[in-house]
Amino acid sequence: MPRGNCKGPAWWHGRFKGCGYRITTGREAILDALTMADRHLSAEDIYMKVHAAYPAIGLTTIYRTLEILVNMGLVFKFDFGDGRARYELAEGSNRSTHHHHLICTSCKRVVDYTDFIDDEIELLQKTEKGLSDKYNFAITNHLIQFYGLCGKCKKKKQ
Amino acid sequence: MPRGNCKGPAWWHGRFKGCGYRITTGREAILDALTMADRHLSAEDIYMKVHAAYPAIGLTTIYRTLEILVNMGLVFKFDFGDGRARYELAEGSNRSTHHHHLICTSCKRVVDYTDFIDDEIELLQKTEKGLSDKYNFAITNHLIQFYGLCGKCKKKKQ
DNA sequence: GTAATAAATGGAAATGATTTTCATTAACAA
DNA sequence: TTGTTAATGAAAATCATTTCCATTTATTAC
Repeated sequence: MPRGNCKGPAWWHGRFKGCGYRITTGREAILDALTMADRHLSAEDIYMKVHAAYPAIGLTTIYRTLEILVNMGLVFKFDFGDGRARYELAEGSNRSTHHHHLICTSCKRVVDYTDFIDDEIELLQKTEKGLSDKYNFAITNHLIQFYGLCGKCKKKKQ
Repeated sequence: MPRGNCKGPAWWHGRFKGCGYRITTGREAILDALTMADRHLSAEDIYMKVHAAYPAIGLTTIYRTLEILVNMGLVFKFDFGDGRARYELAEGSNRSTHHHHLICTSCKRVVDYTDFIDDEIELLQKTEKGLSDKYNFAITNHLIQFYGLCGKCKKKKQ
């Protein structure tokens, strides 16, 4: 068995402790669920995944942990317009690559795209610099989403 | 008194009727409130404004009308992360100019900026074209927001 | 104009995601 | 091992938004 499979302390343990938070079974399980998933998950999605491995977990803990993770910048929180938030691990934390979202306003389907990202990022960084200077903001993050009708919903509405 | 002040049917009447919707006192008042305001408003903001001029209005009507307006593309709906949606008239409908938002993640203050917009729009249009071709979406809209700490909140956290 | 029709309305109740409360449990520093 | 304090789960509370339904009103046909 390759040594890479030996489990050391997870990558996020350090940052967690550094912020004064404790490493708990629930938090391990939540981070695992987020790392495993390569898609955005709702709090309930995460609850169900974690519940399978660790049935004692409560939905409250999911929400509380997610709030911490979002504040630490380890997780991004999205609103796709269907009334429940979605969460995904910030890239750099795992194998997921930087992407933006394309959302169908009818069926709420979400496409993650990585095309054109490089140009977008370049422009965003320039803008970010300009904005933080002009408005005296410490900018930490950005959001780009496109909205429209997916193929199926286009057909339906014809 | 200049003739421009004479009230003809409002600019949106045609589109409303064209979609099979009726022109009602409540809807007039809601559109007025949105036109008057040059900032994003919550449903409750709009309710309070409209209520002053037309006390019979119900919050339900505000929500129902906003939904129609958003679906028609006359109004944009935003999520700034404080648990309530904000609405603003789509540009072109009134004197408001195209802008994006810069949001303080701590105090939720929102800055509308128009700087750098031209470059952003140009890139977005290129991206939009590429995305609609590749993913077979009819793209109708986009969203760009920057997040960070405003000057005041930066100081507080030091 | 008037009447007929169906859409629009308001108030109350329901919904549903998220938060709060609080008594109990568990992490971890000493 | 123990004491301190953060973390937890279950239940209750919150609160923006939706739904229900009986009533009103805009619009259309006459």
